[in-house]
Amino acid sequence: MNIIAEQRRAKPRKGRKYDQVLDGAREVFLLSGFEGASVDDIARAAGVSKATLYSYFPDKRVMFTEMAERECSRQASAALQVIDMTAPPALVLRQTAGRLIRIMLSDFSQRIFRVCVAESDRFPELGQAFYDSGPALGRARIADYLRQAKARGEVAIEDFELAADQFAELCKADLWTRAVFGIQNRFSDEEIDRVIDGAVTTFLARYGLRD
Amino acid sequence: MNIIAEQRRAKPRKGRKYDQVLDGAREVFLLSGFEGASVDDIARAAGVSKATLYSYFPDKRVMFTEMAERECSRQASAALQVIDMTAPPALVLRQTAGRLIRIMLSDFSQRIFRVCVAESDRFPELGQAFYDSGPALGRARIADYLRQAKARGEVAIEDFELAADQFAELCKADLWTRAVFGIQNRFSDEEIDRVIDGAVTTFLARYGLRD
DNA sequence: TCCACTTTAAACCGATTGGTTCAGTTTCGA
DNA sequence: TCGAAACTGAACCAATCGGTTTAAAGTGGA
Repeated sequence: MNIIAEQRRAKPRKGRKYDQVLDGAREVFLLSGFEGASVDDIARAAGVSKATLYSYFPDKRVMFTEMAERECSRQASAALQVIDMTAPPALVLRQTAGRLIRIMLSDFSQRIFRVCVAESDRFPELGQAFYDSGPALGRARIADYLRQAKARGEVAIEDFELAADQFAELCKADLWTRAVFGIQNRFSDEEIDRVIDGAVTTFLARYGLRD
Repeated sequence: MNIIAEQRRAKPRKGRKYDQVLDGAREVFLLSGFEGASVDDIARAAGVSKATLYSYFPDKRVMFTEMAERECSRQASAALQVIDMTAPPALVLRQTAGRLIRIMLSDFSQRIFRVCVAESDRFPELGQAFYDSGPALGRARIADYLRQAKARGEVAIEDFELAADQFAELCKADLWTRAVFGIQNRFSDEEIDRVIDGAVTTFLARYGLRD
């Protein structure tokens, strides 16, 4: 009974091809942007007729926003990897830097970033959604850890939000810029390790305890 | 004679309204992106007939690239503000951070960044052009200063390029992200000073000499 | 098996697009 | 002042766009 009710509530969202359509929309929108994507292309990519597509969505705009919001919340839950709140900073920071960089440089993140940035004045809510589900969420998580680390006397920080932002920025150092402009999209472990080492060392030079 | 010859060489680029057209193109392209901009809009914004416009440019694409390249080199020469190579790091870094942040947050930089990012796979050369005239140029200049500062024994740095990138990233800390997503576009002096202080302090904690 | 519902392909719509053409006006150097 | 070159405005083109319609073909639960 619960199960049945749940299923009924889970996809009363009209027909069965709803997700299928959104998948096609994601493919085309992330590849070509909002204006660049044609509805016919989306229908083709989704393996669905245009009529079906328009039975789910009133127009192209809400199709786009719905897809973007889904991808943002996906991104959020993908970044939901837990930080070991009890481990020492040197270890946690290194681990977090690696994850952060891998996410930042991923094809998916790059594409959704581009679309959000490009379309953020045509769709004002979009920039906010991406910011909340990406940078803001990451910062909150890192700041949380830093607070606990300070409580244990492992770091000396006053402005936790700033510190968290600084760490995230340090992780980008050139890698992200090169990727986002399409200058480079494959990075060796050495290149990445160089940035991770630099980020962790610099961060701890400022906030770590003198030994 | 020299003058005449120079003028003839300076704008043999067909008619007199060349720059006028590029100005209009910039206005519309930076506002609406490549696909979003219509050639009629550009002609209207430039105060020029569509026929004239197409006498200068074979099509919309080269119009876009030509405009983008001009704006990139403009950006480069705008950032050409000199660093006082002899001043102490604490002062130079603070000054540079202020300039960097002001440039990064300017409406113009934001717009051209958005366009370059959005269009960087439709126009592969574009990402490179922006990167060269912006981030790469800034890094080179900062790295140059850091090298001289090290020669004077004022800093302890091994990887100058990484250090320069780190400094630039530290200056972004949240401000830039919020701006680029349209979440905030006006920043108080206090908000900016907080980031500048943080960037300089963190950078010098790592690379400054222990006193 | 039947029936209500969903999906389909394709034709179709008006609007807009990038781009062309052309007859007429403006501009400007010599 | 004259004439070539630059510029104009508007009409025009084929193509594509977002979106609608329709008649027929699946689909699945009772």
